[in-house]
Amino acid sequence: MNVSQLARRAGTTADTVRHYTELGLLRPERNPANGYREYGKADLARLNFSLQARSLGFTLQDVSALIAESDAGKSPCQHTRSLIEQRLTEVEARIAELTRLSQRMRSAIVQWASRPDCSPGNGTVCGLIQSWEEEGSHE
Amino acid sequence: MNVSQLARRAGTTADTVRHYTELGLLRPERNPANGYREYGKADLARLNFSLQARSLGFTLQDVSALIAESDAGKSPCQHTRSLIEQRLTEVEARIAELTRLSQRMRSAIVQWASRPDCSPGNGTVCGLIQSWEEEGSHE
DNA sequence: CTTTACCTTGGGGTTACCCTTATGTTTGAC
DNA sequence: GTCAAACATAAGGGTAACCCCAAGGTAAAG
Repeated sequence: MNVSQLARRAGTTADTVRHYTELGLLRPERNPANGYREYGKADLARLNFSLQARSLGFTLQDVSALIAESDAGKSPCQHTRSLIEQRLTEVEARIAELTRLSQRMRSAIVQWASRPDCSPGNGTVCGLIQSWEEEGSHE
Repeated sequence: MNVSQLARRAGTTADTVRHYTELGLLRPERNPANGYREYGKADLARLNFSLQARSLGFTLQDVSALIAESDAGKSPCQHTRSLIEQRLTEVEARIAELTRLSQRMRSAIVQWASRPDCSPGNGTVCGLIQSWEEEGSHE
């Protein structure tokens, strides 16, 4: 299998296959005739695993570590269980951060609705942005 | 003012000042004696503006466009109003995506709690991840 | 004059890919 | 058989918004 064939079988792109190969998640041989990468069925299994793990929030570094453990003959499941807890905590933190941001943005939009556009060239860039202040920020 | 002095006055890091300078948001002169960047008070104003805009969800590209408009003598406020709507839509989409991800992750954690660790070396990498299936995914 | 502390610069790294350029290969018409 | 169209490949650069590092410059104290 070459890059595109493997990608199609796994439902992903050739670029993703090449990227995962760079990271060492896939280990093709090289066709001596043309230098093309040649993948085997173990690569297809690892690719499917990697895509599934990605869709569950694991990073490619996580995937790499899990594959290494599996290659070393150890069961990666305990590591899998602890990693997903970590990643979930991070995702929740990110959601909270973005939620606060979206609230600030909506608050700014409301504040700005009753303000006129600024006139340019008086030492400021945009009067709207520069006049914005967080609700409840002043004491 | 050199890099660190400007950064301190604006409450940010020297690296951020250098980064914004690379992008053209700040325009220091160079001290001929030592090659150091020398910033003026217009740079401080632009830096404060940029940081405020960032905290409201604008990208640095947005900031750059708004500064350019202001420099050209136009009021950037109309553009500001439309840009923040766009960015808010994107932030909300990202929140929705991460929320779906976190639900998948929690669902996997629950599913896995009642499964044993897999044994290694039977053609799979991690039995937990590979056995996971979306709730309601089969028809 | 030297130690110490702080400052500067440019360049590389981060995440998970996507895109481009220049080349290579296969397929079909003729 | 050959010529072109259509498709594939490789390597390297780009993305966002910084952070980190090594190597070296500089200012103040002793």
